[in-house]
Amino acid sequence: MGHMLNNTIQDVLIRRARMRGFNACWVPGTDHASIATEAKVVALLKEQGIHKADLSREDFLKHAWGWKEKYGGIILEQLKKLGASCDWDRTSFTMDEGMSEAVIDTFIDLYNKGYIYRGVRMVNWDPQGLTAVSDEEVIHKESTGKLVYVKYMISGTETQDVPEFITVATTRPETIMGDTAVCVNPTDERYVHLKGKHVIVPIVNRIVPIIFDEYVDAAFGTGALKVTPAHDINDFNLGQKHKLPTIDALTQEGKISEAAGAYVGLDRFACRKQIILDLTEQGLVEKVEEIKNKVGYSERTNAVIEPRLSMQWFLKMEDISKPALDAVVNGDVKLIPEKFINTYKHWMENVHDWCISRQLWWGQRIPAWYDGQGNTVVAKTKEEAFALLKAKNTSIDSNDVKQDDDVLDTWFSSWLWPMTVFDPKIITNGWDKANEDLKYYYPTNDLVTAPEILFFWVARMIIAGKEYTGLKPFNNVYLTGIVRDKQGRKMSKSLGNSPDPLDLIAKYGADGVRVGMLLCSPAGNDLMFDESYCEQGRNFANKVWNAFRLINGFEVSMPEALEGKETIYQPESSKAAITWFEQKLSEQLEIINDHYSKHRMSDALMATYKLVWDDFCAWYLEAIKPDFVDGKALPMDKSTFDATINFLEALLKIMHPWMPFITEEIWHSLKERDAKDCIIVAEWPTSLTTIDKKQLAEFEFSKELVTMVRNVRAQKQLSPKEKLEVFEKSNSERSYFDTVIIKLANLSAFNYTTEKVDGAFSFQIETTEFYIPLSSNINVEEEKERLLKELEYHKGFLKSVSVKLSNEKFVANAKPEVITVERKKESDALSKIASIEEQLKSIF
RNA sequence: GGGAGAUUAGCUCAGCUGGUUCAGAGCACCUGCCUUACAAGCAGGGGGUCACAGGUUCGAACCCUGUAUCUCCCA
Repeated sequence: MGHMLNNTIQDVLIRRARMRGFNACWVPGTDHASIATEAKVVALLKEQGIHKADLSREDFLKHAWGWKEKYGGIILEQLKKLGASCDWDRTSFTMDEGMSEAVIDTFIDLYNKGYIYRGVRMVNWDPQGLTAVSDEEVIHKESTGKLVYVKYMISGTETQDVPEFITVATTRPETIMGDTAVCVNPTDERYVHLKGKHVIVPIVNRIVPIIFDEYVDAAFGTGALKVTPAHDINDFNLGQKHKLPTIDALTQEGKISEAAGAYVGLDRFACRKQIILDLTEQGLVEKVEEIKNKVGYSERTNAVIEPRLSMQWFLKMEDISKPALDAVVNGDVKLIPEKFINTYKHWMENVHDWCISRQLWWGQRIPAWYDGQGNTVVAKTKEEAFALLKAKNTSIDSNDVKQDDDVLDTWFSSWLWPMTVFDPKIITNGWDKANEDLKYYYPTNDLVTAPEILFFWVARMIIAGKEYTGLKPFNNVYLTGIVRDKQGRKMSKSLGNSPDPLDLIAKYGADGVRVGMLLCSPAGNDLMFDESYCEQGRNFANKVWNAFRLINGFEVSMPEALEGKETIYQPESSKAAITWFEQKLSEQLEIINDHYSKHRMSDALMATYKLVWDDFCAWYLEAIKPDFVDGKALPMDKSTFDATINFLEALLKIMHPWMPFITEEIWHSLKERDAKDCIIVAEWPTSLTTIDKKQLAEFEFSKELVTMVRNVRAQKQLSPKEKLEVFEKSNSERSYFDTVIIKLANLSAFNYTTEKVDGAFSFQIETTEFYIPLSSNINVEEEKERLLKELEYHKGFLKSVSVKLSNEKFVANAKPEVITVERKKESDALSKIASIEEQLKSIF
């Protein structure tokens, strides 16, 4: 579902940009998702009884490509169903020939610049995927673990009657065999006497030193820490500092290794249980506590991550990432919403070197070559590598040249995306020789993506862009929310709580799904997705279709012989409604444009929704709809019909980014058009240069009056068909919208009077009084009660305003506009009270 | 452990620089209507102590402090 949201937003942006006359280009594509894909392919082969280990690299890759051909296009097909208006001819894949070559070129270039190095480092090891994963691919989850207090005997005290022990607390007793020291804080008085002493590691009886380091927190556990440099990053750092040996007690599958010297071959978790039992038996367990700790899991395989020492390739991040940090901090690249700037900044300022090698086959193979004698070179081809190695090792035979087995992290290819989709040669050619496409489209305008890959992808694209073009890759990064279900869980295929987008489209239509997704997606906030939003989207599409049916069915009074001349006059009410809606459309269009400019998508959609449903359908169309006489609709005058068609066309355009299918359909059903006259390339409407706010306000007033009359009907149980008469108490006559009021409220007449109308039902809007003479008698008691209630309300209001105005400090400090408004409120309230009191008097 | 953000109607969210009776929208809900575009609809209606406690101010949903709860990111 994340894809659906993401791509709907992109499509809305691209369609609107296209309509505004921009050369809008949206490049679709996919990455090769090395870990996930390889895991899928391995599993698939296993079902067929084939083991990866039995296959050659080439054969395995054939299977992987087969899998990619079969499943890789699914998402793109879903996008087409959703109506994504991509530039499909440009569809790209991170393992396309050109893109792959660019990845290799990038590696070589960065290596030559000294950014890439190879080294033994502590990496996050996925014992199931059998590969290192980056820090960002580790998900930390809280879990309950056991903190085991294990007693280590002080060496040399074993012959004493009462041997001396030091107790260490550990959550990972299975790594005891890898211990090469015990560490305490030098200021911890409990242990100062142990300076220079050694302890005996249980199980393996190894004698290791007690070391002192500030790193240890004296308050945690016993204040003593077992140091296992091979299995914990902090221990590793301690080991480096104190020059401790490293014993790797685990295999890459997460089993106990030969080097451990005990429990060899046992699974790490089974070993943890067994070792606690054995130590307890030996009397070496002081106690066991339950504690909450965070455990890292592989994002791809969900296996518990094992910190593991291994030889990996790294990219030095400190220098290369600096321009990318600046670009966001100084606003050159805008993050939307802005709250992500802090997160980004924090990450970029504390960036770690990026482990870019993966122990997989599916991906771009690292262009590093070895001679088996300890020499390493980086080169594009074996021949080049051979030549380079020859320089270091004259006795080398070409058969000795072996390429590194690992591939590069997928993000090491997708970070080039904004450049290489246009020009795969950019890495070697440089910006000055970039092709036309890249020069034209780069930097791109908008990137829409999920906040979870802000660092994986967004930050790195900025880094690569700055490095190879000197420019940012995009102006705006719109970060969508995460799609969650009603219980707040992230929607994912693995959890099985995600509806199939194609099913949703079948049920609600692509337009319905698009509208549904965006109705509930505030920028940057997660969205609690529920199918009912799609239902609302479908209902809206239905409403639009019905409005079209109505308009399409209008019979225009235009005998062919009289073309160009009216055969019937345009009703005043239609004329007034057209004047109003022209203003309303402009007003709302400006609001919608403003929402777009601020990337407030759901607000832009809701404004569109209300403009169409409320203003156009509920008010405008009702106002111009011809009357029925003898069961037949009267024909409509041509001026009104033409104006209505123009309005509908403008509205269709405004709706088009959200609902491309229905708007295109209606666009073509409305009239015969040229083959190229499609709404997808129609021009985005423009608004009037000046908007008559006064007139808009006047119409709002008229709407309120109509509503009041409808209320009276409901209260008095009068049929909507019974015509009523309304009087307005006023000195001036003729509001522009009287004819519309007469039509919509179904009045026999709308009159003005300077005198109160006796015995009529009365009400007020703002400070104006209205009367409706009713044939049936007014219930005096009911009326009195209603008026008294109103009176009470206005008196209360008056009081609060008067208090405010009599407060000297308020009058002295408040802005003059505010005081003026308060004064007006006061006088309005007074006049209302007076008129209600007068009415009350007349009832008695 | 460090950092970021949030808490407003049953649900999902707006609410800009403190100032209109400012507490708002959509959905859901309630009432009445199958009124020849639309019951996937029309007309009308109810509903919130703006998380809590203080403070600043003539004035606080909005600014400050603390508390609680939740979410996310990093270690």
